[in-house]
Amino acid sequence: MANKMGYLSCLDTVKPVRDAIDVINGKWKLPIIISVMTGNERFTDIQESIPGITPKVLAKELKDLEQHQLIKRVIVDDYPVKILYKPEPYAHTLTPIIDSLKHWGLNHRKRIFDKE
Amino acid sequence: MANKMGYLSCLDTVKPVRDAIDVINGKWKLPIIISVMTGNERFTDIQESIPGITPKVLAKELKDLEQHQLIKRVIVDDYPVKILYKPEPYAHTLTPIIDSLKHWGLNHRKRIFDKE
DNA sequence: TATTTCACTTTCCTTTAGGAAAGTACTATA
DNA sequence: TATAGTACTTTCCTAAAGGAAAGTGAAATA
Repeated sequence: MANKMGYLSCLDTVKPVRDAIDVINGKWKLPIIISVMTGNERFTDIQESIPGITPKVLAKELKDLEQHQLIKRVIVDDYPVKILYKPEPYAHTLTPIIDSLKHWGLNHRKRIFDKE
Repeated sequence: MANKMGYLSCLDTVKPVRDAIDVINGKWKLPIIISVMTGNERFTDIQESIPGITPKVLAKELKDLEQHQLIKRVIVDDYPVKILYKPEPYAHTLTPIIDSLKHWGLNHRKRIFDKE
């Protein structure tokens, strides 16, 4: 009694992929990380660099990303006080994911254009 | 008058990444593709290979994936009729994305374990 | 003094995702 | 005849995501 399983196990891949998806889920997390890694540091700059994002969503997602230690919120005590968002080193480990998605997205758009 | 933009443009990356995310969004699409690419072909096999998925969600996601031509639904006219889900060649173009997510997820789990 | 900028928050609302449980129509097997 | 398997669908529900619009408080600028 061991093998009543009629299917092929794929948990070795499914589990870590789901762990990753759980961190970067939703429409906005990767765009925000991309914007911050590009060098946008101010709230309004990030907001303007990502078409369609609202301040409410941006504020919420920035908090999530901070908790996952992908970005940090820096308070600069000049007058006036400035708030800067900077990528943590850990954010850069997402580069291969971003690159593969970018590459696939570019190709996908080409594919759809070509057939229609 | 051209440059009133105080932020850095990152649309070159953000747009294709969002195109990709729009196709593989949600918790379940990549797990299902992984299961089908692993060789699971029957509805119940796919369902059992992905812990937590319900038949309702699986049915809906399979339809979405078919529309994007990532899998195909094959009706085999034996008695009884069998229904098989097979990966389309296009599904294999997702491999770099899956690999990068898997790798990142594995590392992420290690990172969390190590610090706690 | 009035307006603008910055970094948000608040309120209200709609949509989408997802889960639990049961049902269904067909066929196969004991 | 009774049970089990296959591939779903249906109903009901909650939670989370997301959008639109306005507001806020402090400080800078005109």
